[in-house]
Order: sequence, then C-alpha cells, then structure tokens
Amino acid sequence: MTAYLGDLEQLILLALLRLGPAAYGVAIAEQLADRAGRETSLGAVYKTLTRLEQKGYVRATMGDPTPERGGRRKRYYQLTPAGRKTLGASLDAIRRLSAGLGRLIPEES
Amino acid sequence: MTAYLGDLEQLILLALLRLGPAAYGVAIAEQLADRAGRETSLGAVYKTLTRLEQKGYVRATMGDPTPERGGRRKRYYQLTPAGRKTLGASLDAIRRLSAGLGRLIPEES
DNA sequence: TCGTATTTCTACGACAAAGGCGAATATTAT
DNA sequence: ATAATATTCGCCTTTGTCGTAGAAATACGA
Repeated sequence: MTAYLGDLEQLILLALLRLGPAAYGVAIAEQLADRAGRETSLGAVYKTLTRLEQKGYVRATMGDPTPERGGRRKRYYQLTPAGRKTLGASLDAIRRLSAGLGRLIPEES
Repeated sequence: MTAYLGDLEQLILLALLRLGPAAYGVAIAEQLADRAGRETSLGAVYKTLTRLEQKGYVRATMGDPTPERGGRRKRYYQLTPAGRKTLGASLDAIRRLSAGLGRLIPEES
C-alpha cells in the first residue's frame, strides 16, 4: 500500500513548495523548465497535478480573475500533509543512497 | 532527444555507484530495500537494468561461478559515462528545485 | 453595448515509456 | 537428481507525453 512517486510527480511537488501560493499550472511548468531544466508540456503537468490531487497529495483552490488581458481563472495548488510526507520519503531514499559517495557522485558543471 | 530517468532508474544508478564492482541484480534490490526503504521485486530491478543497458547508461559483464552452494553466474553492472552524465542531470534538477527551501523541505525523521 | 477577436489557462484523449509481480527458466554446487 | 541462487519472461498497471480542444476572461470596433 506504500506508493512511490514518479520522477515528474517529485519535481512538481518540489516546484509547489518553491512557488508557494503562486503555484498554478503554467508557473509550475516554467519553474521546471527554468530551474530544473526539465522541458515538458503543459498537458503533462496538468495531468500529473490531477493525479496528485486524486491521491490526496495536493489540494487545489480556484483563484479570482486577474485584471490582465485574457485568461481563464487559475487553479492554485498546495501540498497536503500526506504529500509532504511522501515527498520527504522520496527525497530521503535518494539522500540515503547518495550519502557518503563523495566525488563518485556526478555533478553537472 | 533528451531523455529523462524514471525514479527507479535513478535509484538503481545510485545503488550501482554505491556497490561498485559488487553490483548485481540481487545485491541492488537489497540495497534499495535496506538503504532506501524502496521495496521492489527482483523482476522490476532486472527489467530496469535491461532498459538502462539498452539506453547505454550501464554496461554488464558476466562474473565467474562462485564456490557457494548453488547459483547461476552473476551479471555485474557499472555506469557508463553517459549514465553518469544523465544521473548527474537528474540529481541536479532535484537539487536546484530544493535549493534554498530551508525547513520547508520535508524530512523523514 | 453587443459581439467577436484574442489571450490565458485548463481538460481531454490516444498513445509511449516505465514500473510491478509472479512464475518460469537457467546455471551452478552437493 | 536435488537444492540453491540468479536471471528472464509475460502480462498488466501506472506514469509520462503531446497535440488539440475547450473554457473563461479581457479588449475593442461597429
């Protein structure tokens, strides 16, 4: 019954933390591209968000219309406690496997 | 043409680094379970190793028979330069998204 | 002010890739 | 032969991908 996060799910949950209250679909996709170098389509992001919501790792609230040119209302996301916990477990698995590897562990220059 | 690693692929590549020359299927699965808390079947591990090999991220060499009770010969794996590079990119994406989050970032106690 | 264009954001649908698991198979020693 | 250890196979579920369609908001000209 212990479920694991896919790699995109992981990155999106991190992006959520980073963006805080400004986390909605488009901003998340930009964050992934700009900060993480992970190019992905909006479709992939939205689908993953929906899945995360169904799993209870994330919850959404509708934003108000903004005074900008066009645009539908934004759907803002934030982590639930369950999401936090699962993300923590996921990151910890990586941390524990990486620990003590020293310069064996590859870095992007 | 830029391909991304799945989460299990990531963990397995890390386990490879950690195990060094002793990295073969069963040992890798144990490492995942014991160190990372990632319970998975041997089938999943082997399938992933095969995929990683096809992608050129890993290469395999057959070991000699051991003086133990029974058992087929082991197939040892190690990272290729391409594998190192891709793993590095993958870990970096996480690092960059995590950076500066302070105590926002969840930890397993 | 009505209607249409334009912009921004989200949802859908069909498919590809990755992960999961149990059972089957191979190889080695006793 | 039997038992032990390691790997492969087949089938299925879950995730990821992408293009396209749809919805909701503003701007603007008639």
